[in-house]
Amino acid sequence: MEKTYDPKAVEAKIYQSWEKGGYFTPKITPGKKPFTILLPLPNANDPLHMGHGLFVIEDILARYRRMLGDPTLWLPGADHAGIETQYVFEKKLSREGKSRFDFDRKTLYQTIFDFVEQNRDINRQQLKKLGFSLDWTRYHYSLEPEIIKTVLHTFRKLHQDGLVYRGERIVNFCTHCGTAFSDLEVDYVEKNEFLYYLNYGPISIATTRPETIFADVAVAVNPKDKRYKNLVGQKAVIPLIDKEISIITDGLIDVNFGTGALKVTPAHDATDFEIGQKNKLETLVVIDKNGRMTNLPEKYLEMTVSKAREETIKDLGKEGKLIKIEPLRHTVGICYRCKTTIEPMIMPQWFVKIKPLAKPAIEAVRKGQTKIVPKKRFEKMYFDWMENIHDWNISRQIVWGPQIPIWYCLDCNPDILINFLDKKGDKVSGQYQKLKEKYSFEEIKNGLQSLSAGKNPIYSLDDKPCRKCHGKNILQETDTFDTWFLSGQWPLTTLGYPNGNDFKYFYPTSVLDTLWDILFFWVARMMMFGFYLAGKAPFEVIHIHCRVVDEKGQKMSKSKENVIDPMDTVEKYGADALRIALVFGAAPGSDIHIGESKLQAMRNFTNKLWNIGRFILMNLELVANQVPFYDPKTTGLTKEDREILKDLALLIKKVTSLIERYRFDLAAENLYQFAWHRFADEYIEYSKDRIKGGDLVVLSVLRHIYLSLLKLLHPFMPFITEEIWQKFPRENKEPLIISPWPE
RNA sequence: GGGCACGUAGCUCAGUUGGUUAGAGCGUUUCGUUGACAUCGAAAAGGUCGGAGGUUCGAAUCCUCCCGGGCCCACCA
Repeated sequence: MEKTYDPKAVEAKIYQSWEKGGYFTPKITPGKKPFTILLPLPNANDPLHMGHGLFVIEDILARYRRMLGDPTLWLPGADHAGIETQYVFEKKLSREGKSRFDFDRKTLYQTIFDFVEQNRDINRQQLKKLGFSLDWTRYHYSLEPEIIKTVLHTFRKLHQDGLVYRGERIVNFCTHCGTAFSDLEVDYVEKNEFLYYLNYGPISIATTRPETIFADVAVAVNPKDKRYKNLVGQKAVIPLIDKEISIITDGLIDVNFGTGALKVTPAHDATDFEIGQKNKLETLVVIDKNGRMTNLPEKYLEMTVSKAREETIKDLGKEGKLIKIEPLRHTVGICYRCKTTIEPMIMPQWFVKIKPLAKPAIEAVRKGQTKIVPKKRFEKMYFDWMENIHDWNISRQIVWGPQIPIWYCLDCNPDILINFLDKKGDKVSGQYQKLKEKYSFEEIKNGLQSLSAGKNPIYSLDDKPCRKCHGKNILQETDTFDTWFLSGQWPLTTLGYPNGNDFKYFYPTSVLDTLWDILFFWVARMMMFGFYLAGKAPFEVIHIHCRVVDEKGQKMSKSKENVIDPMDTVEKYGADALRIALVFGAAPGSDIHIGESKLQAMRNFTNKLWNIGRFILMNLELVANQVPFYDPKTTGLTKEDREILKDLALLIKKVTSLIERYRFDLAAENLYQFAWHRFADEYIEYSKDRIKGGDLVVLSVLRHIYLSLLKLLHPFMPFITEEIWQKFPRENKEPLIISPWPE
């Protein structure tokens, strides 16, 4: 053995030998309960970051259960990641001086597809470098035809059950990304803005958005507000356009904010929308999908929102309608992806009625059929969210993803808005009834970019000729599914729901391990789909792991320049050192700090382990391997021998129970302590004299303890333990990965 | 605005149902060690367990209040 451990000489070779041996692929054994984990699918297009390193927790579980003899499946995959990927791709386009509007949707989709294909193998190779014992024969990609087929089937089933509807509601719209988002995809930041007090005739209002006054349809006050009692039912006047609107009451109004009177703009604010719905107010739209002003006095037409605000204020001032301006610190919704301020907008979209789906998913956790670990903090988060869940907007106005399987007959829906590139490649927009005078259906279809149907369109769930008019001018909805609509069905689609053998054997899976940040996005949705489609929760345990931060406790981010690339770390210290660094000291639910000093310490531990092996092996060879294998009945044991054997038995018990309880941090710490300080510092030092005296019993104990230790450490540090294991003369000739867990 | 955890050695954190001198890693200091390992060993320094009060034979651990930063949720215009 070399004097120091060299991971580079070992890791690739060992991984290949595992793959070749087929150890990652479980044998379906009827009657024997399998152990199954689904890898939280990384984005197909992205290389791994340090957070993905925490998949090591899943690998520890998988390797442990495999050694216990369970048919163990850890299933890998990759996600097309709709918005994320399209965003990255558009940035690339813009560097090339192009934009998504230069392509028809078919071409754009195919180009993104090819782009992702080029990168899809990268993170697969990286997962292998980290030593993850994933069953690559069952690798899945979210855009595989079989997966999409199941997803579309789910949509139809939801539709049939009355759980999908087209709703015109206020949605979170990003004018930069050009798409609506679900509530979860909106981030909030505090901003210093201004509160403008405006004269609305008999009443004054306060607003942060004077540019939307043209879309006001009422002024609302709290019914309990005595100041305005006499004014309710009377008319207020919108300045600049002198339009009369009613003064109404609503309990949502805060008496203490501003003047206690709110201008109601249902089309551009969520609260106002709600008030509008209750009071059956009309909705006036003054901001379009590009973030430009529309439907208002000509002067402001086509202005950006911020420009319009500036101008409106100037004009209000001139007319003497601006009473005062106060600075205001408040929270503003921004696009989680590009940070553009979210515009609440009225838009018809496809929604899933979620309450009926949430109900069994709540019950399952409440009854303990699915356990969340650590329970205390995250169960509450789960309940809070699930019990207050809002209908799920699944429409995304992007191309990267499967289109929603809805088809519109253009002749029956002549008001459909269409964007397309004509034969010459010029962009054309308009309602179909106008477009059809100039362009053939074929030309529109070939150059189609997007369409948007109205609130109550006539539609069909297939592309057959129109049932009503028998016309063949049919176009599919261009909205695509929210990515989580697909990944939410991952436990079903990857296992071959409803009839696949894998599904029958491996569903429900055992553990789902993830960071809390996608608990709602992903885990909650999988729970709901699991019940809806399979009638059973998709997992028995949801394990929430901690977040990786840098040495100082800061979140790793490019802008802070504190990102540590897991692959650089593997290169420098070896995969085993990184793996154990990611669990050592990582308390449940808290952050895990990763930095050079910790990685070095863990690298030192791998080397220590190596040298313990080297010492024992050298001494075994000195006596020409004449050492008998340890046996509980071995005679001639000293007091020290019996003590260390007792401590080993204790360690085995402890580590086993800690793994079962998801306390990998404590398991690692115990192993570290035992190996380095109890075994190496004390027992090995003690053994030296006996070895010199030709004592074979002590060598037999040394080897026994060490081989047991290798087994216990294998889930954490698979490469080095496997490598040393195979160098040792031993009774069990199998590779370590499938050796039985010590008892 | 509502909620959830947290505050233990210079730094990062353990401390399971309250029970003998409160632990680990890294860092610091001293000493040692040329045949497993300098990516080593031995030892030491360093904590009135955020603060105050309470329950108890006994509190880092349970209760109340205060201080400090963290996170999640929410329609404050």
